[in-house]
Amino acid sequence: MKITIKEIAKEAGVSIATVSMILNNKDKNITHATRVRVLDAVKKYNYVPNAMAGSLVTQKTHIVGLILPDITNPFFPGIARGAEDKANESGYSIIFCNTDDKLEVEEKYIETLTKKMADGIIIAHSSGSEKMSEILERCKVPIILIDRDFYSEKVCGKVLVNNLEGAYKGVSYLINKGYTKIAFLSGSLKTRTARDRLDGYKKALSDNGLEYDEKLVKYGEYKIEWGKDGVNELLSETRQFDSIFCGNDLIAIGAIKELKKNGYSIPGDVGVMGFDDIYLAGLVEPSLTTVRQPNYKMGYQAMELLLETLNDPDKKNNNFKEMEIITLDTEIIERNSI
Amino acid sequence: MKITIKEIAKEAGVSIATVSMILNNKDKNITHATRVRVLDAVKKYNYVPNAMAGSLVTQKTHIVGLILPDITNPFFPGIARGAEDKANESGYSIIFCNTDDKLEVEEKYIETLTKKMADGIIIAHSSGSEKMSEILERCKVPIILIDRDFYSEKVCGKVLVNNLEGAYKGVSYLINKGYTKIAFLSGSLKTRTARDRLDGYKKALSDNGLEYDEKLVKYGEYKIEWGKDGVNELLSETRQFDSIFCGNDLIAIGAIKELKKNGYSIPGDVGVMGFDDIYLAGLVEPSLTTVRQPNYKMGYQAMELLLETLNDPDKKNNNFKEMEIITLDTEIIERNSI
DNA sequence: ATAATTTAGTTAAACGTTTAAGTAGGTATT
DNA sequence: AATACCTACTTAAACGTTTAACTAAATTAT
Repeated sequence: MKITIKEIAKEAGVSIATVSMILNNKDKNITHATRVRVLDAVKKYNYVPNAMAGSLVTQKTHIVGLILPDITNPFFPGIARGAEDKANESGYSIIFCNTDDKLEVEEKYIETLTKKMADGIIIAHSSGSEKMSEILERCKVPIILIDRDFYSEKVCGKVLVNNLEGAYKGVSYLINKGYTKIAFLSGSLKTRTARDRLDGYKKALSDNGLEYDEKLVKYGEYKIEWGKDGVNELLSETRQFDSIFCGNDLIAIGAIKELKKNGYSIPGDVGVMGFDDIYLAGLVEPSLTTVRQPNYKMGYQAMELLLETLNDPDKKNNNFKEMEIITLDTEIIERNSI
Repeated sequence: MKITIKEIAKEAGVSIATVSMILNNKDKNITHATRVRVLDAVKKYNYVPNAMAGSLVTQKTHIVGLILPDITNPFFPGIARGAEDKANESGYSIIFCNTDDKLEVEEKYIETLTKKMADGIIIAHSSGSEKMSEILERCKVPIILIDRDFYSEKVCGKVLVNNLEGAYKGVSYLINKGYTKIAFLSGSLKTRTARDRLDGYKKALSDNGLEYDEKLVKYGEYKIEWGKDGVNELLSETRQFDSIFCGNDLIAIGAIKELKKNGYSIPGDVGVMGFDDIYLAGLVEPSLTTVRQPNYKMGYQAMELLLETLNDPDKKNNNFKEMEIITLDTEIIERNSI
């Protein structure tokens, strides 16, 4: 037989209200004897309260959604882990979702999470389309944006990385090391991160008196394959370069592979710099000098921000006037590709 | 105002039962006109049913727990993704949990999942201790074991990898390539996987007329550091070896790094073989020949098995007499470290 | 001694669904 | 013409909690 609060109440000879109060630490006015009787009954029957039933009345599930493009992409496990750790510390659980950066999947997940009454959502969304705006607007629970920025009144917080400054630092580092012909294998300009990093790249060049040469900048996907293809594009053109700043580590790894294949030594002939500092970065040959994003911290802080919002009574009524934006700084990790 | 099924019923001029039936496709006996009225009301108010409330009566949340040691370990994201994909296809959501292989954390998560009324649980558990047995026994929902075996009556299914055969295949491959002095950097014998792989290693040797030399076998952790340390142990002893079979890819990567550091060329001087085929394996230098575990498939099939159990009326009453065990085969991935 | 307050509970409504059982009118069957 | 069976719904109970409002007894204050 399934045992509920009723059985416990009967066993202990009290009302279910008393049991509920004791189990929720609202038991100032309960005698020690009663408490012991109830707790004994709980143990005897190995009773575990049904949180869903409680949620129905409290309107809180202590479940939050975490929507990411793909946990299989080495960039995301750190974020997931950070978010999960914080959630767990605070008694929350995470429902996690992979979207493959597809808008319709994001939409579906947000609806599912709404149905299942998630208390809030953290999302690394795909795009800044009009549709995205609508979807966010329609969502009834607090939303935190992570990693990818997007303007929306509805959003109640953001945890971002200072991509412009990261790229600026990275390229400045290259310049300090004496490189002057710095190519850039960027991700797609459709992404905000790529645009910001491009701006950082340009700014670093101009602040250091170097000229921006659009022939040295190529756009592709944040993947190893693009690193290879990008290098080939660069090599097939006449333009000289002594180093490559890459949109992320995967591109950098692909670039290194292809450069080596073509007989170039790294960093001897060409310096290569990555972005992200994924787990791989320290293990490839040569190990990758890169701009680290504080992955774990990003996840952790996003969850922290969400939980603050959930527990702040002022914000209860979707009254998110003062959206909080946390911008985390990057850090240069010096290894052997420069 | 929060809108519920009542508002929809009122708007459409029907009872809430009718709305519920229409929304759950139990609407054989509903006229087209009524259906349209209801659906219009749903759209007008942008109504999303509260799944928790439904769960209370159906006793199904369509939520399952996925308990893994650490999503940050490159071995696990594939499993998580496979499980999530299958769950998503079938209208289920995953709550995911990282245990760092700590028994007390596993216990806590299982309780949380029970409270939140997960319909079932998939777990890659830490150990085969007595305590684990108790914990599983106490858990009221179907449990699937993944990756790590453990005997328990309570468990209703397992998805495992044939580690013995995997190691056998791997070592046989080495032998076929002409290696005869094959060292083994194993994981800890506390883990079942390590014991199985050791058995496979021994069997491959004896089946091929090679002698088992315990001096060539070293035990450590499934980590890069152990790969380095293990190589140093091997080198510091007089015993000769022409190749190393490694307990997993991380060990292999560490081993390769350390061998190169000591001036050995791979695979020229020493062949190195891994186990797992994590994402990294194809990217290190030289790329790693390894025994692939079908990660994604493991997660996918574990979820498949769980959902079958959940939807099989015979198994409803915890009547899991015929536990299903799926053993997946490994596959040699030929790269350049052999 | 009486009133006011505190203590230690209980009662009952509420949360938002699903679903078994009921019903009224219409159609088909004998 | 009476009976059975559909059709298209409605009614009301149930799921397992939480919590506001109530109460009876004990204690304290006046």
